[in-house]
Amino acid sequence: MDADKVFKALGDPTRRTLLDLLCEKNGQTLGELCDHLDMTRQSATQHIGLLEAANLVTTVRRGREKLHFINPVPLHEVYERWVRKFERQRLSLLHDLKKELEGE
Amino acid sequence: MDADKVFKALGDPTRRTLLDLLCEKNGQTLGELCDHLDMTRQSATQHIGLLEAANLVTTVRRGREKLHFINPVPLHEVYERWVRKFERQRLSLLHDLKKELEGE
DNA sequence: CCAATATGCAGGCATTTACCTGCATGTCAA
DNA sequence: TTGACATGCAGGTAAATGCCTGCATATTGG
Repeated sequence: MDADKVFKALGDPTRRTLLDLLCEKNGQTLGELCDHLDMTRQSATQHIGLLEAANLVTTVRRGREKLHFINPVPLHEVYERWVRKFERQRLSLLHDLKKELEGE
Repeated sequence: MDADKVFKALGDPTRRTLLDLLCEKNGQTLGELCDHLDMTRQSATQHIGLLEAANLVTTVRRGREKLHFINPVPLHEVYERWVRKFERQRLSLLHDLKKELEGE
């Protein structure tokens, strides 16, 4: 997994909206997705390109259409690497801060 | 939670490194953190500013020092909102794609 | 007090990003 | 076949980002 690509891809509201749209209805065409976005098709294409580069979305061509599918695997890897790590120490981390605020 | 600030904050390798550094040793000063980064103190300060804005890091002043603490809560909220949602549908999402690749 | 230390603030610059317009290509259906 | 439809590709611009230098402020220890 390229963590940087995944995080950068997630760091834009339009691209997160695209993932939400695909979560509601997987396999949508480019045109369908654009109908829900307030920008030109070309701009949306660029966003999707980043999602593909991050491997968060996979596309399949069907005739003149391009179908889009979510790939949940990178998100899971982000969770394993970034969320669980801090989650595991959640209480102790807050404990450190509390102690400091109390003056040692 | 401001999802956009959190994702934008996570979308930079320097800032993820900072979180890792704080996970190894919570409550470090600005100077300590800078020792591990290949950039000026001023640049690091800007990165930390974004982490604070995203509420991923909390700071406490102690004399002339500034101590930094991780706040794991936003990360957990990211997980709840963005990872679990897709995780829950993981199998069915892949199923959709498989069906499409097989030609319906 | 005063020099060393730790951090804050302002501005400048190069790169990246996000958006656009204009045009090209490929596919379907009558 | 041909017009309508779905998408691809190539720039161009304004704003955001990341990094820097230079200087200001505040705290501590001798």
